Amino acid sequence: MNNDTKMNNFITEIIENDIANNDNNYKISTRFPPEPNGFLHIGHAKSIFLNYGLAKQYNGKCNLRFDDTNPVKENIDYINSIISDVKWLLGDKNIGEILYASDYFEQMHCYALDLIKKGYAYVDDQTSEQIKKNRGDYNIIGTNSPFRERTIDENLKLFEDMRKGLYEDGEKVLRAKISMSSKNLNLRDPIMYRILKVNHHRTGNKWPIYPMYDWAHGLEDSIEGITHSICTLEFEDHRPIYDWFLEKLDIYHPQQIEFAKLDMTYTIFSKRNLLKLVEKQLVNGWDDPRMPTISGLRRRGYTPESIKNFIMSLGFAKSKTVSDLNHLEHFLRENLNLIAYRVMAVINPIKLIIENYPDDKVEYMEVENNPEDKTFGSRKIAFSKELYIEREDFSENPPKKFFRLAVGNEVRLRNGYYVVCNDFKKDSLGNITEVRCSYDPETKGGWSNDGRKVRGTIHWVSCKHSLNAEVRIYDKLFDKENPLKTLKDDDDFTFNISPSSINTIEDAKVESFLINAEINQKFQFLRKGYFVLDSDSTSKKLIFNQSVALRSSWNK
RNA sequence: UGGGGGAUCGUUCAAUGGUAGGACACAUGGUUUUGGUCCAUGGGAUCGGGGUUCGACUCCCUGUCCCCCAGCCA
Repeated sequence: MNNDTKMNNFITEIIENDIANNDNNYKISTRFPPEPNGFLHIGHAKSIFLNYGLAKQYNGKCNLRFDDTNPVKENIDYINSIISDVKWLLGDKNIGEILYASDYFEQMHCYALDLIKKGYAYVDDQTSEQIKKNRGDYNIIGTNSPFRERTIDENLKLFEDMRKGLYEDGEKVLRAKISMSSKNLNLRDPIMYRILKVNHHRTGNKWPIYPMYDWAHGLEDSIEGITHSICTLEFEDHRPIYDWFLEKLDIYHPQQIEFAKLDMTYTIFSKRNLLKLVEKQLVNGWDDPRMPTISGLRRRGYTPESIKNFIMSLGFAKSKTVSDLNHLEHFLRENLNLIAYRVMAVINPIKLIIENYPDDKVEYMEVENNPEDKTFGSRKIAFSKELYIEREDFSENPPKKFFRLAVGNEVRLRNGYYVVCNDFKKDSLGNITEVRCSYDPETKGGWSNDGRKVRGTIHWVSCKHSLNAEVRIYDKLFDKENPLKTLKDDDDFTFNISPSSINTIEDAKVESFLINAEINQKFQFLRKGYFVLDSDSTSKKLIFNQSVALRSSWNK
């Protein structure tokens, strides 16, 4: 990864303070704690680069910890995808220890026993409806559960019976005894354990009870010796619980710090909704190149560097923000500009015939692979009488400042020759089928020393020497800046999917050099955009995804 | 009508009582064998009202707006 610029934000301020107020052995420790219930998206990348970045900046460590406390929604496939995504973003060696909350279930259970013994937790027999009702709301304080004053011995016995599997789902819960009249609803005797007789992807059938997030998270942090437990803003209301458990247990107490998560225009981030897109097959899986998932972005042609640079440019703060999609695309272009081979590809071809070029002649023109970096070297490309050019590079009635081909206009065929357009042909429907030109033999390579001014330069491929390719052009998945806004019910957002979010062109023509392209290799199709060879490609069929179009100051 | 947070160029992040600055976006010009890249220039903001101060984005008072919270999800 490229040079790391130092972060400077409200969190680094806290950390630097802590370092200053501790002894020389003090090392910070952070963690990235995903729940394995879906694929990672670019919002998670913000958390990843923050937590791992902080650890690196202050010489501490960062763990990847799976918060796998709800087996109903979690599975091993998600774990594997998350590990591979984090590795891709950070590099294999930089992901730290891989840990699982489920490894601490025994320890957590001991802590629960301890809390019961201290009189701070009780087993509640109320139904979930009763618990909900008795919790009250913003304006009405809660009422105590009739089971709140059970004796410690009774609670111990009941809780052990819960653990033994003597009760069915929903029959009992273990709750913390905090206060049913707290203004913070989270503190109204939060549930610590619920009965869930389901198989866990790591602990199997060992546990019929599973800890709730609020109970588990602080314990996980404490057990791992996390110094700074960074989470998103919606957990601010939960910090008092986090602190309460750790204080009552009297164990190592990390500090929770909240920051604003990433939000972006024209897309959605909630895993629930992303899952819906996948399940309804509105996209082609979690790694559909239109998805904001890490795997989707990877397939789209994004690089880890571009994502990191984007995230870092945003910074970290507490104010809720929505980032602009083209901010992300800027960093992709910036990175790809440096690393992508320039090649010629005609996405929407029409024939160009050079009338005065010998019928069977073929010349091999020298072409630079990347003008930004001479070490990329050069290659040869075949030039002949019949070429394909981009349909939009010819105009029957050229608008003002149209520098491309039109009858009487001279343009440069890049790395080829100067050509003047003589004529064109149309079919019965009025579509242009063929453009006819003459070339100037003195302009080989696309240059003449006579000072002639040629404003337009267009790309081309030789008909005989080009390859067919499928090209997938993507646009925003949704055509609304905020696809979830002003919806009446939860399902409606899928109606906002943009019909033009994918446009597949079956018969693009690309230069033969691309026969050796590798899956995931990045290219710039000259004058068009950045493209990546898709994993659907076979030796018989090349398939390219457009990662992002080139910027253009030419607006028709 | 409770509790918890947040308001700075169009967007995002700085400035921690001392010239409101950067990046993206936008506009204009230059370079260019990509209408790309690169370079230069420009417009553009402290939520409102009071107060403290030589001096306020920053401190105080007051008002307004936005976000989150009533899962046996995380």
